[in-house]
Amino acid sequence: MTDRLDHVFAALADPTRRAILILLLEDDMAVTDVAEPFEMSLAGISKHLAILAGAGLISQEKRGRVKWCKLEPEALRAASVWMQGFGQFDPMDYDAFERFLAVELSAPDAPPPEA
Amino acid sequence: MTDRLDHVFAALADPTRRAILILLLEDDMAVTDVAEPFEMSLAGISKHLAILAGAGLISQEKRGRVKWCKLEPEALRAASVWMQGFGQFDPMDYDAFERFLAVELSAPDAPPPEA
DNA sequence: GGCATATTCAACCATCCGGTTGACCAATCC
DNA sequence: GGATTGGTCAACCGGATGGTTGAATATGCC
Repeated sequence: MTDRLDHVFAALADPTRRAILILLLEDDMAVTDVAEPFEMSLAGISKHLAILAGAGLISQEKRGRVKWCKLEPEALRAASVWMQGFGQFDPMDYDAFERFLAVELSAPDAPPPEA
Repeated sequence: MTDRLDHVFAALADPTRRAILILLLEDDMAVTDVAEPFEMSLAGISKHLAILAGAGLISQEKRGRVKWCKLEPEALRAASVWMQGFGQFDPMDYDAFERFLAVELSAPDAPPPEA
């Protein structure tokens, strides 16, 4: 259990991986398509995806020669619950999330999907 | 901004540091007292505390020769908001948090305060 | 002043991490 | 069958991490 938290938080600690999760918010994607907006080798992205999958944050299914990546938001549940125990802030601040997403999407390490 | 998230998530990725945060939920503590329940050198704990402080998750104030550590739950806000964007689960599941805390407190890497 | 307590610093070590490149395997197309 | 495309594996590199020990720096007590 704490192991799972270790992996989830460690996976989230990297901006590239968070950017990948944001990409996958929009739709399921093939590995190559996930890699496209990043200035990084395919192998590098492949590693990041393996880490995300190891944390349960995404699932990967191979159909034909294409491996599809799918967001698994439920994996964030335990971590989110853990964190919320420490704060008395509003349980769901959509406004703050929108603002944050806007920044994240325009940040250099989180290029927009069609960059 | 993404930097801050990097640091918060990275800080949370270590079970010792999460255990420290749980200790500090109860009360402010001196460095030596934080270290007491862990089977780790004082210097090791001191390093962990520096990382937590660097992420803004705790603050440290020196009064006399003791340095008091205080939980700063607000630092989790941005991270929590980030995470909640990915899940549609209940915004605040106190029940799940209680259950989780019970496990965390009895886990070998998170010895209870009076162990 | 002199000793004990609280905490950090500095050096060191083993391991992990993020990234690269080049070879490799698997599926598809013609 | 042969070339192309999708993706991973293996080896390597530099730098960060998590931990240790031993010395150093305060501060407080008598």
